[in-house]
Amino acid sequence: MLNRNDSVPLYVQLQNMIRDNILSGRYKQGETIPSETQMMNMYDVTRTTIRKAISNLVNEGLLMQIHGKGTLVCLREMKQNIWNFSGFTDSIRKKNETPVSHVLEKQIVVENKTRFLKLVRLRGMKRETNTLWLTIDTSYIPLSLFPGIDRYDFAEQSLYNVMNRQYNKIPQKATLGIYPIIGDSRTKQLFGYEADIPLIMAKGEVFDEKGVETEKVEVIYGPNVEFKVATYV
Amino acid sequence: MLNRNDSVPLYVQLQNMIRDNILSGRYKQGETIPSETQMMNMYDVTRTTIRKAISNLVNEGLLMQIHGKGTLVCLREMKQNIWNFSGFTDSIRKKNETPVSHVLEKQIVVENKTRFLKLVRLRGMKRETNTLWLTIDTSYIPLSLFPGIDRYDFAEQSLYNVMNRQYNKIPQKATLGIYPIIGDSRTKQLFGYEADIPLIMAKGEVFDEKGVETEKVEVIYGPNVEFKVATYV
DNA sequence: CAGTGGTCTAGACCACCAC
DNA sequence: TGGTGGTCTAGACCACTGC
Repeated sequence: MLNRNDSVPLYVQLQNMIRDNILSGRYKQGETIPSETQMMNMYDVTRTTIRKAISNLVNEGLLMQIHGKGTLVCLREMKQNIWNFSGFTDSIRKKNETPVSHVLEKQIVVENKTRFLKLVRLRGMKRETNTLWLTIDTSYIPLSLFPGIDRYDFAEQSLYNVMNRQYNKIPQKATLGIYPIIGDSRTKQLFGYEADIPLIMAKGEVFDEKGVETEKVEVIYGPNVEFKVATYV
Repeated sequence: MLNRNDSVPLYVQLQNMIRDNILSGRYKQGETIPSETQMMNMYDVTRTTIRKAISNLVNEGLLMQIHGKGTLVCLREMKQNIWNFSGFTDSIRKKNETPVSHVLEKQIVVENKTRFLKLVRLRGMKRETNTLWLTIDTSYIPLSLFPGIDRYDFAEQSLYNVMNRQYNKIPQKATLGIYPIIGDSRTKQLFGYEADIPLIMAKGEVFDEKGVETEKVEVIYGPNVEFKVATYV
């Protein structure tokens, strides 16, 4: 239920509850969720608050509103966005594959008087006989937002799981620059290729639902990755 | 001024006025725009309406709000998503630059028993002394959906303008694969560079608002283009 | 401290959809 | 016709920023 004494705004609490209902399947793909009026009664808040929550979920792409009909669940199937941001681990799991992470580097660095956890991971998925490496991720996580996050072992659990469960921050939006690069010798060695083929690198910032920057990232996508985007004009 | 009898909602009218003020430079990059309270008096609407307009512009990436300080203009340089799809011509015009298109190839081709107009264009913007070339676009447009579209001269008018005005079809969504490539000799010659630097290519399909595929495209982005994406998880 | 944006209430009227 | 979302009003209180 909603907690009015919580510092988390009602519409965010509501938003998370509705999102849970969608992702867990209680609100089913293609069907309508309770109407705004019904939710007003269910949660005892005004329509403005309901609409703010729904509006954010529409922006997230989970819901869709049709005038006169209702609010529909529209779980776009796996538009396999830029995975690092929708959670690498989950996206691999959904393909029924086993995700693997190697932590290459993990240390505290200082930049502009701010302390960050620098985390470099080689990530991929396990195959019968070998591992298919997919990305090299470099993350900078501000310790002020995630105190003590350097204690966790990210070979064992996913970064976003920890952020979500331990710190209650959910990555929501990312702005990225996309650049073509020629891999250097370390990159070639990690991915296991030799020719001078071009790769994709994405570099940018990740924000939570309040617009707070939670992470700076740089991802190099290996030669086995297909990079897909869906845009709405 | 705002027109209450217009069928266009007040917040949309407001939104357009503010956007104009930003793009025309009356509201300057990095500076604050009038506060919400001031705008309430300026336009004689409630704060809710102001906030709805601002909120949309924040989502567009033109504004940014900071609690306690104000609402700032943040014209991200060249955020210009995947321009080909939001309309190359318009996006260049909004920067107060002059768009230029060279038609390199225009012919009717048949594939899978379907007739397409194949259109290859070199696109860029005009500078004082020279032209800065930005992309090489290859489009395949089904003639069944756009009968007679091969008659138009796309050096003079934009493809999306013609689709919109003459055929009443508005491109809405695109699904793209993004690939790194090494430009071939023709590419190098067109963009005017020589080294073996990697470039970005985007390849995919464009759909109208009903989900009908209106175009297949392949865009090669030149070395002067920064490729930015914003994703919501 | 005054001014800003952030959240929320309790209404109102309208346009659209299905029956 | 009743229910849905779309727009808008006129307030309220709070948290953050800068002086």
